Amino acid sequence: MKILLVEDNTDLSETVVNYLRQEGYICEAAPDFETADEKIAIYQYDIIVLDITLPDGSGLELLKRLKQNRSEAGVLIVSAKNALDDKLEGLHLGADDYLTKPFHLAELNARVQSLMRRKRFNGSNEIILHDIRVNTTTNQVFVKDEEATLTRKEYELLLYFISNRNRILNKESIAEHLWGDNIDMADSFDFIYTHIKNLRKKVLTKGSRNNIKSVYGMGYKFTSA
Amino acid sequence: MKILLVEDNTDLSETVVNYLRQEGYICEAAPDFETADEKIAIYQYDIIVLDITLPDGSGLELLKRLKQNRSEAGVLIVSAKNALDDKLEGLHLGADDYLTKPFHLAELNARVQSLMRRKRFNGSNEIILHDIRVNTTTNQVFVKDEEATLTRKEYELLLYFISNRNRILNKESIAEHLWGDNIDMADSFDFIYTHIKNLRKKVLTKGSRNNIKSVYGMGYKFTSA
DNA sequence: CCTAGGCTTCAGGTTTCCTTCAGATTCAGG
DNA sequence: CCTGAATCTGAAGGAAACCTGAAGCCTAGG
Repeated sequence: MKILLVEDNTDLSETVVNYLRQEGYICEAAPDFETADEKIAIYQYDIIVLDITLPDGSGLELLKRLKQNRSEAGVLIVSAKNALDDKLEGLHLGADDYLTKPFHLAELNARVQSLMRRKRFNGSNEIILHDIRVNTTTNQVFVKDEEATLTRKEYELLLYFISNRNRILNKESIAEHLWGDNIDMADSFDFIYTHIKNLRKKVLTKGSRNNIKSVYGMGYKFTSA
Repeated sequence: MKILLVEDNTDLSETVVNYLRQEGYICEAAPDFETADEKIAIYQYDIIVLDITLPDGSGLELLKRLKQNRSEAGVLIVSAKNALDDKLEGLHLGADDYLTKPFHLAELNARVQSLMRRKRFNGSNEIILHDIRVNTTTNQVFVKDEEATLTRKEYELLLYFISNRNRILNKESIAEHLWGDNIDMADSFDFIYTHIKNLRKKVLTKGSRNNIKSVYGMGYKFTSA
């Protein structure tokens, strides 16, 4: 689950990013409008937390653009307490939820979670693919009704595969999605081999209709048929 | 046992909060409708003590919303002596008990206790999970029919685990539930290690079906099977 | 003022996970 | 069939999370 936080106050930004990472999300921050724009153009986020009182131009502009480009990301806008107009306009422009400053981190988390559910998996918190069942609230994974204990990276990887099933994912995009922007694209991504291996061992059973195929020179493809 | 007091008179509010904390509850206050709403959205309370004569909109609105959202919290409404209409409407809307102002703190305590019994554990004041038995009236805990003397934090922790069994609770949410909103999220929560350790030592016996598992990087999970 | 108990901090040791790496295996193209 | 590149695998090092006992601090009750 990948989140972009757009916030100019660096102190606050750092706190929130740390908190969200602690909660198991992959989280990045953009201090201004321009940076946010660039990042969104390049990367794929599940949720964008957007402070609409940015210094370099209204955040509402960014929101409008997002919706015009039919971005699939959920948008949670944040603003000062009494900016009711912003709230109304934001929701009208297609924001998915609204939060007033100051807010508790736990509240942010609650909203992010509910947004995840609504956006990503049609409101359900359970994904069932034949003999694999994932509960996205408790982070539990069951294989043939037996619980599989995945590590954090394995769990993120599985979720990334599931939401991109039948699509070929190359190592670069996997690395980018699981490790965010603190990864050097010049690196080799050999460690992905290991994660794939471990994930396969844990969630793929003999004779299952689910599979993680390797496509030589291209990447991996999760299929469920 | 966590209580939210919704009351605009700050003097009264402070008195009651102090009293309830004295009695061993984890208690927070909300001075108005909006704050209460936010807190309820974030945190999980066992009981909400609700003054229905709030300045910013009727408390009955809040009550109605609570019941619509199938909140599990018990609701104890408070209002001026002769507002009989409020009483009737309140109970009709699903409040669990009613108290007239002014009231004695001891009376409030009695109602809260009886509400605890009725709401939280299906009317029983005893929770039995194999070899662990908790009496929520006397705050006694028995392990294999021998009384275990828990400290306040340990007791609250156990109750929090019991009412969220099979769910992963991370350190942040535990801290928030046990220490309320006067905790800094930037802190490390190392002291939780100690409380977990002590609780395990006191309530988990060898070969018991109850367990407090640690989930690396995620939190803790109480299981009873 | 003194004491006891509970809460928190701290240092060290242990466990778990992530990453690296070397050797083995598979693959595509010639 | 040969060759180099990509992928797989198990093992091992290092980092982060977790556990533990002991020591300090703080508060309530005497």
